[in-house]
Amino acid sequence: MEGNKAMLVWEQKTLQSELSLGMEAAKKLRARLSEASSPSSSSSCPAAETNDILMNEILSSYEKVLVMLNWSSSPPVQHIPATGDVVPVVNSGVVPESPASINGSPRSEDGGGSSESHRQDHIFNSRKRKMLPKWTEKVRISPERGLEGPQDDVFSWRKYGQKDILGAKFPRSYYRCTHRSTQNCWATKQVQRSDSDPTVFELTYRGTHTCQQGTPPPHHPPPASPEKRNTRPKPTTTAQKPNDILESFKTSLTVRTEGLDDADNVFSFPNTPPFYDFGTTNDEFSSPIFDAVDWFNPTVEIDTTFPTFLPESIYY
DNA sequence: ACGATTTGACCATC
DNA sequence: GATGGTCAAATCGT
Repeated sequence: MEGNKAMLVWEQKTLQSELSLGMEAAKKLRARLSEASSPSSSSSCPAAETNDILMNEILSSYEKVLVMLNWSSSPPVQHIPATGDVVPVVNSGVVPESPASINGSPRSEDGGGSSESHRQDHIFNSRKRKMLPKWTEKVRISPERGLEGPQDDVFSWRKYGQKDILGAKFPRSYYRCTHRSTQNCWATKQVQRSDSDPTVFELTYRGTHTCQQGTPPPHHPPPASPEKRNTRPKPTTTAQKPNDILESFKTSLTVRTEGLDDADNVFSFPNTPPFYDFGTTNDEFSSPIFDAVDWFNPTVEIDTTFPTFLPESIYY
């Protein structure tokens, strides 16, 4: 393990220095371009504008990759690409090939195709995936404050597995981006409830979103109505267990969001409110984890500022 | 019918 | 061989 770690650190350093060089070169190029275009040009020179746009995109990409490289060694908060930027591929600095190029073409995992080739894809991808940037967040459930911790996950996640982990009281849940097949987005997420403190959930992200929802519009229009807010990235699980509490979540989320009208906070609340089954019967027979993990579905993360609606019973 | 979740099985890694 | 991560068929919910 240590060897791998050292190797990763080395790779990261190398990548960082290479990217820094590239970024410097791009900056110089931008300076030269602006020099070349400014004397004779009027403000409406389309070529110069295009150059500038391109340069900004290049620089922006470099910056993002560098930021992502830092993620893999330290636990940052989930970072949404800078507003206004178009980021078609964000993993190029970490993975030898971007997710998009791993497969060559987007392919529905559930689609046909020989299982053999599929297996090969799987093996290939799993190797590459291990090199994706990875970081962890911890989130605490607090009876007074709802959820605490970094919570700006606005993405739609789809659960693809759950596993009992050795030495852990609670199973680990595995999620991937809902848009994996449609947009070739390879972001994944693991949710592990803490052993020592059941009110704490450890969220491990791997890879960054390359899907559209990863590049939310700089300003999205205020919701027409609270209920309509649900329409953006299609929530994966919202429809699973609608109930009154869920609805009250939606409403409160909206109210909250309206108060945070800047681009950074607008997405603080996922469209998918938490669902939990305490309303159902036989809860007393549920395992200690009962639906806590489900309840803490990543599609569902709540902002720290979220008012408390969570009844005591779901905390344990 | 369609999409999401569940869960046993498979595979890679250690 | 044990473990973690993922797949995919079955199932569920809308």
